[in-house]
Amino acid sequence: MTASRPRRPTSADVARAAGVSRATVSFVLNDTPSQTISPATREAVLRAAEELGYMPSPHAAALRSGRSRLVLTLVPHWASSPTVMRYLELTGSHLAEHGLLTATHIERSAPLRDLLTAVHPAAVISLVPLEPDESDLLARAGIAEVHGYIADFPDKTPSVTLNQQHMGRAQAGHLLDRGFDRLVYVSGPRIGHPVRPAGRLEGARAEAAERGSLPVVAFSYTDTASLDAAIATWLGLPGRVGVCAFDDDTALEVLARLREHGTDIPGRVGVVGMDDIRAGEFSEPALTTIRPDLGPQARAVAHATLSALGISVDDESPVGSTTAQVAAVVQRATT
Amino acid sequence: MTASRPRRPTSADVARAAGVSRATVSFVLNDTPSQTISPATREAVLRAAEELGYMPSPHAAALRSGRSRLVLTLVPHWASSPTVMRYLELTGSHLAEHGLLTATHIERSAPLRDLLTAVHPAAVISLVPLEPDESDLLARAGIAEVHGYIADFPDKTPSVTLNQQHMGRAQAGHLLDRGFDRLVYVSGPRIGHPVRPAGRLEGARAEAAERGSLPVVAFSYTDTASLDAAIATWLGLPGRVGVCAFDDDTALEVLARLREHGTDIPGRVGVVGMDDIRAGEFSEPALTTIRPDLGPQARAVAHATLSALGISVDDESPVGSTTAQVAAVVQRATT
DNA sequence: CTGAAAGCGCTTACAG
DNA sequence: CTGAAAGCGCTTACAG
Repeated sequence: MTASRPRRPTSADVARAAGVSRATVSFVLNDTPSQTISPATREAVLRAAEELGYMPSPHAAALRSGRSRLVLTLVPHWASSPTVMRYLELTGSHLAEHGLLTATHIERSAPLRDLLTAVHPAAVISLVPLEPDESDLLARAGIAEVHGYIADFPDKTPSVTLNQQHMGRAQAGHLLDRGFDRLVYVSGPRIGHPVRPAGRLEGARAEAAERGSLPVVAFSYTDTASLDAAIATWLGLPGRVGVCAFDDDTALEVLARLREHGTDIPGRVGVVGMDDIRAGEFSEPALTTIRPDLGPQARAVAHATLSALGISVDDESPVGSTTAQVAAVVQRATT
Repeated sequence: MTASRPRRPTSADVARAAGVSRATVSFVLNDTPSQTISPATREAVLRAAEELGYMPSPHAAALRSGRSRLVLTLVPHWASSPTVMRYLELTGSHLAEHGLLTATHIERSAPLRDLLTAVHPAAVISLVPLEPDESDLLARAGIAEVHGYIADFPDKTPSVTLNQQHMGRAQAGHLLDRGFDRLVYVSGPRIGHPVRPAGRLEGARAEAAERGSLPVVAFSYTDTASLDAAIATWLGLPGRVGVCAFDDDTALEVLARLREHGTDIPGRVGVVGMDDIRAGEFSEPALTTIRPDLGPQARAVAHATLSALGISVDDESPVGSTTAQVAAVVQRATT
């Protein structure tokens, strides 16, 4: 250990090595549009930067330019599904195409206020609504707040919300297609999880109404006893009962109870879940479900972020009311 | 919109309002240990900061002090389980107690190199090993690299790795307790997922050996046909077969095939999963599983991070070889 | 097309 | 106990 730890190279080092000024280094490395640089100079700067292993300091750049290229996504700790993960990944890819980098913060490990003393993003994407004081904080810090909600929340400000109705429509539509004429929508206890099935239920109802089918009845249970009570009600209904479950976990619980009751599935009752978790493939019977596609949502929220930051996008895809494919039916043995 | 957008207050504004210098503001707000501040001055600064809604600029602070208070965790996109999420949350809480804030980056949305142009953390925690060039990048940028692996990887550098052996031991131990005397370890195809069951298998073997039980046989399957072949082999074994599954999804798939074969569970074959996912509660029969506790791992990785950053911790809990409780048996109907 | 200079908002020796 | 001043590493008008 005789060699002293080498100081990290700065743009001044690159400038010296390339025989140019620091300004020129900055122009080359940032492709500053208002500047034209001779190919020879550009080449020299690039080579020097490469050889020195130069990495610009994000702190200095952000401090001087007054803008950051970081986008921070706030993720509630309960939102840990592969679907959400994929959503974050897709959003990150879209933003990366426009030079924005993404990081996420799992909420509750530290208050937003503290977080902002360590990192200062250009924008914050929230998957669920922020508290008013959190929004204030962002506004005061000059950080754009983008609403990229993954569920239904009452919200007056413009937001990109995953199309819950579309998902409910997909469930109801499939059951109707398969000849189930009495539709019920069932949701269970959502532990530490504020997502409400309102949008999906609405979508299922709209689908049933448009097809002239019987109205969809909503059930929510809190424990096995109340689920059993709900099931008894369904089994009292005439015709073939189609169960839209809020998610696959709920569907699997319903299925377990229906098995217990000895119900004929899918003869008497059909069940369709939501999410396409792996376990659905191995249930008895194997669960039919909907695989949501968060691609359009990711695109929309990336758009919203870019526009909030004043970055123009040539892509013509509209933000908000996307009518794109957002869900695919995965049919197995329960329908 | 007549009022011009107010400039974000700086420490100079606070100093002016409090009638002190900027240095004093910094001393008060950072509780600089080498400085003693009169209560009156302290009070005045705090009040002024509060009234102005002052938030210090992380960029300026980091640039000047040369250190950041941000820790970035790199998460592979396939690691989306509630368990991992909880691990991130716990690690974040521990670090927050020492003034460090955490963010995570879902890998693959952008290369690490690009990410580091937008954010400059003090340390990076990796849940899986980094590429050599990524490690180089961190070293050159002066960013500490902490290995907080969630699985077994060959790794020569010091790292905190989730105790996989302990988990395998818990599975084998439970099956042995329940009277299953022929143990097998089964793992399925891990889609885009480099985690290998080596450590868990080893743990199961060690447990069986210590108890003087028959050696544990390892199976890995790639599709239904090869799983069925494996099952046929097990069913040819004498005695009661105990199946340790790599995770609950695998266990549920095994269970589905065993049902198909009409196997008596848990009479002839017992199955224990790993993870305690919700769906395990609703399988036929309901799945016995192991709930891993990542608390000790989170504590250890937080320790490792603090020590890499030269932050002393009074807490006496040792890093590395934790013998703490890291898994709990959740017994249901398959054992 | 290129360079000298100012300044972003902090922290930290240093002098009082 | 407090303040004046330097400087972290960039970017960006501005002058040439």
